[in-house]
Amino acid sequence: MTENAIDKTFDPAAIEAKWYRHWEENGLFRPHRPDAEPFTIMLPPPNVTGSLHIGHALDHTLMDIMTRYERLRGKDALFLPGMDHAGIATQMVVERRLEAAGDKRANYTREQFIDKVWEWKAESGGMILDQMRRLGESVDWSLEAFTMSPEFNRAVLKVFVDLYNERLIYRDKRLVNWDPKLKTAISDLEVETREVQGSFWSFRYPLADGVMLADGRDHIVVSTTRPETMLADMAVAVHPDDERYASVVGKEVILPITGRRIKIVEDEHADPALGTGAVKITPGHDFNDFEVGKRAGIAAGDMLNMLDADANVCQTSDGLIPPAFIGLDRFDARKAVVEALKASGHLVPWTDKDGAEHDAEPRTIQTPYGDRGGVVIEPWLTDQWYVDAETLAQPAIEAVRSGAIEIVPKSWEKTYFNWMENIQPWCVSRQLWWGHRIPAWYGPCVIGDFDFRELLRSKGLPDDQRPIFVAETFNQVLKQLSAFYDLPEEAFYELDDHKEGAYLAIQRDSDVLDTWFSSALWPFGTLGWPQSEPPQHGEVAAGTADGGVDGAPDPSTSFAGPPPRAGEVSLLEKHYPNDLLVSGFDILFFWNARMAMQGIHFMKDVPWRKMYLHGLVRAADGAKMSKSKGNVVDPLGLIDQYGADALRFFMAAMESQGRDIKMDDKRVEGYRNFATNLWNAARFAQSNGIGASTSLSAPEATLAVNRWIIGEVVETVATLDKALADLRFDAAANAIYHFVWDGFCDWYLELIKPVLSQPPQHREVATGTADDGVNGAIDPSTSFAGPPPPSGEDNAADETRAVAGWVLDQILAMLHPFMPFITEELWHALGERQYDLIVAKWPAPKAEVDATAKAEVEWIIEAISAVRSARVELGLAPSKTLEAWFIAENDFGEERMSYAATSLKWRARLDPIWRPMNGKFGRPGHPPVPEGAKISIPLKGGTIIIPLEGVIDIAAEKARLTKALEAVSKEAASLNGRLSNPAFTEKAKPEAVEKARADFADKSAEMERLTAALARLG
RNA sequence: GGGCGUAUAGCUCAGUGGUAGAGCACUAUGUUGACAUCGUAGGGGUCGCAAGUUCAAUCCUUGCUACGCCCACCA
Repeated sequence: MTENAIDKTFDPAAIEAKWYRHWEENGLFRPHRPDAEPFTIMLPPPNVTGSLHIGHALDHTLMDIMTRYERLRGKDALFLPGMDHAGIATQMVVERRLEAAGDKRANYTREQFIDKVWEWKAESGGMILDQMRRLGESVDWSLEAFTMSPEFNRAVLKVFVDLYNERLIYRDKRLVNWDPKLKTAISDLEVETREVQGSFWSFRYPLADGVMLADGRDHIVVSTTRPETMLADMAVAVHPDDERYASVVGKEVILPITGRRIKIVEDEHADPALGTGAVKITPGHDFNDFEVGKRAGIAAGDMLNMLDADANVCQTSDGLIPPAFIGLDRFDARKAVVEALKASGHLVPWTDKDGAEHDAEPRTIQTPYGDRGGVVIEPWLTDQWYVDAETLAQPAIEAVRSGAIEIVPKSWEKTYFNWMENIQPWCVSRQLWWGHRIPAWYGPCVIGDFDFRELLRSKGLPDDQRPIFVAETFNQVLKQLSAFYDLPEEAFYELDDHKEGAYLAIQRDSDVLDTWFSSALWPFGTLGWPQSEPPQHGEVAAGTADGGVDGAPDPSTSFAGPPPRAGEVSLLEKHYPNDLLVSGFDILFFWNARMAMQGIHFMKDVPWRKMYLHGLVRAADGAKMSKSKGNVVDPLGLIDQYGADALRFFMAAMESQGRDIKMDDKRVEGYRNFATNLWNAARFAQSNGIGASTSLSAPEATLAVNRWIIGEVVETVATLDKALADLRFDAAANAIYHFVWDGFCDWYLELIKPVLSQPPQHREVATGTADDGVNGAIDPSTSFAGPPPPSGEDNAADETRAVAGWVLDQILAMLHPFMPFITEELWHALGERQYDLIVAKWPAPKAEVDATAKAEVEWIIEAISAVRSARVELGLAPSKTLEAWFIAENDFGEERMSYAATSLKWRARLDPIWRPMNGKFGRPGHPPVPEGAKISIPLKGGTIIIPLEGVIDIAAEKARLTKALEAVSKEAASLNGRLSNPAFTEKAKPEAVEKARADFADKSAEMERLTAALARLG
């Protein structure tokens, strides 16, 4: 045996760091298994700014459980880690650091600032990766990826260029969600709607040219929650069927303040039932109005814009805004406009129900806010890059419909379809510095001594428009330029990088891409794509590229990376598609859906076979955790307190599908206790000569208790396999938990103690000493160990040690995915091993459940429980050993009787069981059950009788039996009722009827036993 | 307005068309051979409400109520 004695107390901190280092240093997170079936999970890249929070602890644990499980099952399991550059979030962090130092971004050039971000990343970024080690995540660190790495950047550029050439990315002028604080466009998904208390104002817009409404009024009343936008109003819309305004359609009103004449147009958008039925239209500052404006024939380029990037009022192109308003903040402008209209008599007051007049009606307004900047979003007219998400979404929808991607839980499918089917163009350009710079260049912008307009005219292009050139590198752009303008490449230079002798400045787009645009490539960008792109692909970009106005793209858009070595399958080929994606549902649209779109488009296959969505981890009171609420639970604190294994087990046990998890420290503590219990069980095993098993398959066993526990292992493995296949982490955790605690610790170890207490080879002596009861001689064959083994040699204890050691090994393996640290520690403590548990083998018992042994042991468990229960209810001292008789109804067999005898003696303090000499199984020399008061404990197949000459309260025993009888009678009556109902016996499934009959027979027998017991009391 | 989810023991949650389960909490009890971070026994639920389907409903259907989330929209 090992000299590595297990410490008396289990201290998680003492073993965790040690084993993590051991695994990592020995490359055990991804052992070389070139021929093994792959299993792949990508870690959703956490923000480089981030630290490990409780939500990470959840989904990282789930992923690591699956990875460790599949590794144990022999697969080439890859769990790939990495980080996301998190454009906006990271830039904000770095800017905040500058500000804290009295500095600001504007003091630096773009390049300098980006260098600062990289510096910051090197210094404090990646903290989360070390925290992941604390949780025990078995990721392949050698493949750690970063969405801003040069390799990843190449993937991003290629995707952009290819999509552009396929016309799936385009530049467009339209309204975007503009964040005036961050001064960048954001996508629809990054806008969150908040309810805000606001006001609803009404204004008179005078009709021009003396036109009147049907009712004789000379003005139209419009209402708005955003009065300031009236400075850029371009129309008033009324419903085509609205007769109130039919006479003025096509006429004009004169806007107060600016005096702009604007048209009254017909549009379905105007709802006659709302307000006055007339709507002011500001196409440059409202999404609905934009559409109305376009329908009214106003081109995007002609729409008036009255706000600058900071959302301060600026002059419109027609110059009609009075100087007093220019430069006002949008909210100040709102007040100023209301004041001005009120002063000029154009404000229509609102009358409340008490008849009092107010400037405006108070209203709750759904207001869009930027999820990062936290300020009100401004719809703003700009040029941005858009992805044709609708086209990309179609195959991604189909993939889920066809089952190529399975969404778990299934209930999320509808949400996925609903979003995908209504998907809008995705704005991917961001006016930031930190991110993947868009690989687009605009035609010559500096004339110098050369009139580039001549060139444009010669190409038949409008000379006020700069053509766009898109390619992965500037060198490729140079080729495009040269061909397009029919000039040597030397004629051009990039604006930021003046070149001697060149005279045409080409400017690169200054925007970067949405972070999610790059993280959408995670399932393949991390595996070496595009360098190791599968050969059948790569034709698409060049094949469909047709240049157009933007110039011919370079056909060789893919980089020539090193091909995989001969005979070796590339990482990409082996690990794409990934097997499983695990993420919170909160990023289903942001990330998962876009991975599906990009993965299918570029790899011609789904990014993963299964998408598992889990819920949120909430605070104990059910509230969402947030820094502002101060109710954030730090997973590292929980690890410090209870150990990583306990936290992991908690996460698994709480993860049932489709529900959020509420934090519960007591439960984490409970799993720490569970680990302690296992620790102590192993310690017990060790001190009893139980150690490492030598075989993967179950040892040969003859004793019922051993055959039973082997069967329990078989069942537990099956339950675990099923649960993990279904991604039911709670079911898996509960199965192993109950097997270890109830099955193994509470029953098996207790039941084998009598066997282990007998020194091997000295059975006769042992039997003699065990027989210390008042009754003297006990038949040797009644000992627990059962019949003599075939060889006649006593090996009951040896067999039991072998089985116990084997079961313990199976437990360690089954529990390892959930509790990697303690299991690895015990694995080594229990014996010399050829390999570490992390790369050991998942249980393969090669055994079956022995129904006979199972029934036997379960009967004993039931008997022990019944005796204990009776003893407690009757207030008998637990330590007092009682003598008892067992009246059997059937032939139990010698073996089984002796089995039960020892077990009851050890576990229920019942010593020993005598059988009545008048019964079928009686034996000469055994005295009859004494007269007088007795406790009767009915069991299936017989009754245990404990004589207690005046020791117990007969009334109490009577009450106990009566209560039991009542309970059984009730059940029997219910069964009988069902059985006597012809409808049941005729229509119910035969199995159900069969079972009801059997149950009824059981209950009836039990009733008889109880009745007899009561009679015995007199 | 559309969609989704949840309602089961004091708490947090599993679960099944055929007599309702776990963990914690609670009560009683125990220093016996790994473990008091433990053992043993126990109390506690008309499974949100109503109707329907069925021989049988906590489970299936419909409606209702309450709570939560997502999407869209409210000039």
